[in-house]
Amino acid sequence: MPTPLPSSSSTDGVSSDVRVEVLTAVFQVRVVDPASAPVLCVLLARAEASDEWSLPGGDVTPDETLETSARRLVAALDIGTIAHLEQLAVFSAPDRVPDARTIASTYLGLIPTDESATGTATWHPVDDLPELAFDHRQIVVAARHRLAAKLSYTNIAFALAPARFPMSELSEIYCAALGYPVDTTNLLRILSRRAVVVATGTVGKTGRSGGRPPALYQFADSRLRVTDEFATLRPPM
Amino acid sequence: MPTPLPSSSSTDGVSSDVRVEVLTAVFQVRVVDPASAPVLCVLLARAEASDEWSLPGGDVTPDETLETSARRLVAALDIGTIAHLEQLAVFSAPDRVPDARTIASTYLGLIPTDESATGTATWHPVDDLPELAFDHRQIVVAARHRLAAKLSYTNIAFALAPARFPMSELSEIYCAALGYPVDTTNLLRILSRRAVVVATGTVGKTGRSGGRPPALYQFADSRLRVTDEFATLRPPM
DNA sequence: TCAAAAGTGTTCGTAGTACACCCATGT
DNA sequence: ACATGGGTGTACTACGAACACTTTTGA
Repeated sequence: MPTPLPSSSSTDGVSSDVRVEVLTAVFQVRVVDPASAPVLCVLLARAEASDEWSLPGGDVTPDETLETSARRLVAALDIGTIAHLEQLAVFSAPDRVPDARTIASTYLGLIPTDESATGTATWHPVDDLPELAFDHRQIVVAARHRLAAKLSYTNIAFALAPARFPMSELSEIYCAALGYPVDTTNLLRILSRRAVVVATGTVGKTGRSGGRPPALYQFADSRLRVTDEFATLRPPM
Repeated sequence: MPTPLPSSSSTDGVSSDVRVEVLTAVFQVRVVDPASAPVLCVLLARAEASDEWSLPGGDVTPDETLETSARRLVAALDIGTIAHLEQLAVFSAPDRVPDARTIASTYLGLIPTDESATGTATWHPVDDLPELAFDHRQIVVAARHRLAAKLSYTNIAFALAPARFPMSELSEIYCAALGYPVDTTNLLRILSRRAVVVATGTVGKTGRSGGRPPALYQFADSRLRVTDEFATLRPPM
């Protein structure tokens, strides 16, 4: 067996004729039916000359990071500011795209509810997706899981919520993203203890059918922070 | 602005002349100094004609997944069976490798303590690393963090521990991987409650200087399982 | 004054930490 | 028997879930 070389040999026999694409699952909590609660939606574009939907994405340019590339490609769709973007996973099955060997580096992107620009692409409720191209459905599923998981131990919801909000609204956002009801009361306690949200001191307008006007809150940070690092096995003292 | 195309356009202007490499941070808990506790080590290879160390890795072949590639490249080093391998992250800074644009898809690999084959590469304690090539140190750091995090909410330690072990030994493994002491008593309780480890019914030999012979345990699964899914915001009922 | 929505407080269960104490073995 | 390590039991604490009750508004 020849000496197993580390990676630094820059030009060995197997030159990479692979294509690297960037795909982003962009989520936003949106009011689809005004009569019912808002739902988690994902941004989809229609592939050219095809009736299938696919995730927004494209190729990397030589001078940019994959993340920069993802931002650029989503920004081109004119759907507002991405408040949070993170790597999801790489999908590399040899036959995932029939034409040519294509490796997809995927991202999870989040857009706050108060960003309302709707550009080229359209929003689809994640629980009612159309046929998706290639393995894109699988990518959306992975992104949902990642989002749900991080909601419980990070402040990631800052990227879904508007700048200021009553707790009931935040509760609806959590509910939409998690897929099950969330107790508003306890949510406030948990997020307060962790200093994830803080009161602004202002109050909002009372709703359509009366009721006490809600206190408005805001997220303490606008960058991802792990708020519950050690579920167990904490370091001593 | 031209129509923002989704990814499926297989041959547009920006063809990818990027190289895709796979790099794996392989960890094993090893006894370096027989007089003291075992430590977490990472597998490093010496780059050809260089005095720098680098992570094992290489190029993808057209017919394999990135993960398959990672397994193949590590297997070539003859250091035993990888009990767990997972995606870590993609490193894509344009200048991370000076020569040519190289995107690194990185993996975290774990090898149990009872695998003792030492092939071409050598083990280095993670707290005492030599100079590493390119951004490889950063990759090792990311891998350590991932391992430490997953130790607290998954059964990932199955891939570090031998087939059967006394709890004191498992405790040392956790300690080495986490970097701080772990109470053996409580570790057993936690892992038992979560059904991560189970008693084998057998007992081991007593140590060098007397003492009660320890009960031997084993991991219930040999695949990654999330054991503490909802730290908080559990679904109702 | 009544309904609706927001906010407060209380109880309960459970999981994890710390630590004292008991058990089994070799010398 | 005694030192050495392994194992069991027992507070104590903290966090989160569930839910009742109070407060503030509009109609």
